Amino acid sequence: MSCEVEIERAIREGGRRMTVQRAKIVTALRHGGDHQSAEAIHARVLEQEPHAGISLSTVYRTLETLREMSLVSPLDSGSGATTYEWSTPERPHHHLVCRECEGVVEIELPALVGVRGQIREDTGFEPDFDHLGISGVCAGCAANR
Amino acid sequence: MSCEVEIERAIREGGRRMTVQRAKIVTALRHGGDHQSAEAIHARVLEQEPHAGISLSTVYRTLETLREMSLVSPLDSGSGATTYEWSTPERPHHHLVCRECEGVVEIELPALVGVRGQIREDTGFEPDFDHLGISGVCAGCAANR
DNA sequence: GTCGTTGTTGCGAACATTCGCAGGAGCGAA
DNA sequence: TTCGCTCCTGCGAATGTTCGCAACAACGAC
Repeated sequence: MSCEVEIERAIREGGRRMTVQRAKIVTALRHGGDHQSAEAIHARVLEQEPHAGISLSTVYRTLETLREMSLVSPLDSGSGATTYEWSTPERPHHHLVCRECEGVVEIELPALVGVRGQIREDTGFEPDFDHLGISGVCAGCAANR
Repeated sequence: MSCEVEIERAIREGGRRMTVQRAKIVTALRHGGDHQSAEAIHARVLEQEPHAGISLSTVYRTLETLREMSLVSPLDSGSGATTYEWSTPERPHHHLVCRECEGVVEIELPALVGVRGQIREDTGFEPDFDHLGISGVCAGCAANR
């Protein structure tokens, strides 16, 4: 669990506090696989520790905090709940979310570097291009029309 | 209002029905400027016709219908409500949404054509790149740190 | 260890949006 | 014009998420 120690340090260095709740949420996230909803993370925490009494609000707030520190990236899956996954800066990738079947495909998009450059040059804006969620229609659904 | 007639035709040709509610919502949208929330559109309809009795659900459903036909494009402004604007296929543009100050800047991104090409080639996925909402941090907010 | 500051939590309410259902209205066919 | 099939609407409830507030707890200073 050395990674958990690193996360703890990152949290402290950001002027934030390490709490039992945050530790449990981080553990649940890291052991629960990618693309979990806040609800699922909450359930996972309670499952492992039924008397913990962590509120759903705290899960949302912790996820928001981790996002601010670029430790997790949210993905609006189009239907209902937002899902979360650990950021992998060493392997940047993006998500193609089909608006018909709601399937998700991962893709690497090196061409985005040029787009980022243009945005920076034109406006000074720094886009979040680490994990972009791109909606559209997948090949399968397009064929079914 | 010839445009309203065109919209009516587009709705009919899509196998959909033209209703008084839809007509009023379309009018409110076209005369209310860009980046209006569903709530604002609803208020505008009621304001012009207090006894109309159009429900908020209908506004949401109509906006979704118009989006399916690519007549309006939604923009998640980051804070609270989604806003809507008329699609302008002849002038494709995108939105940079600052996650700190929630300001919105419009930008044209011809470089996205290459990205779209890569996505199509790799996966057959057809991305919605007409009006992309890109979140990040604007120059002003970045300077304030 | 104790204290004080201040970030965090849990709770419940608020908010934006979607959904299910029963009644109503649009539009093509006769 | 009338009929009938569907699509559409209004309502209220449900959903996912955020917010306000008072109590609590983390952590640096002493």
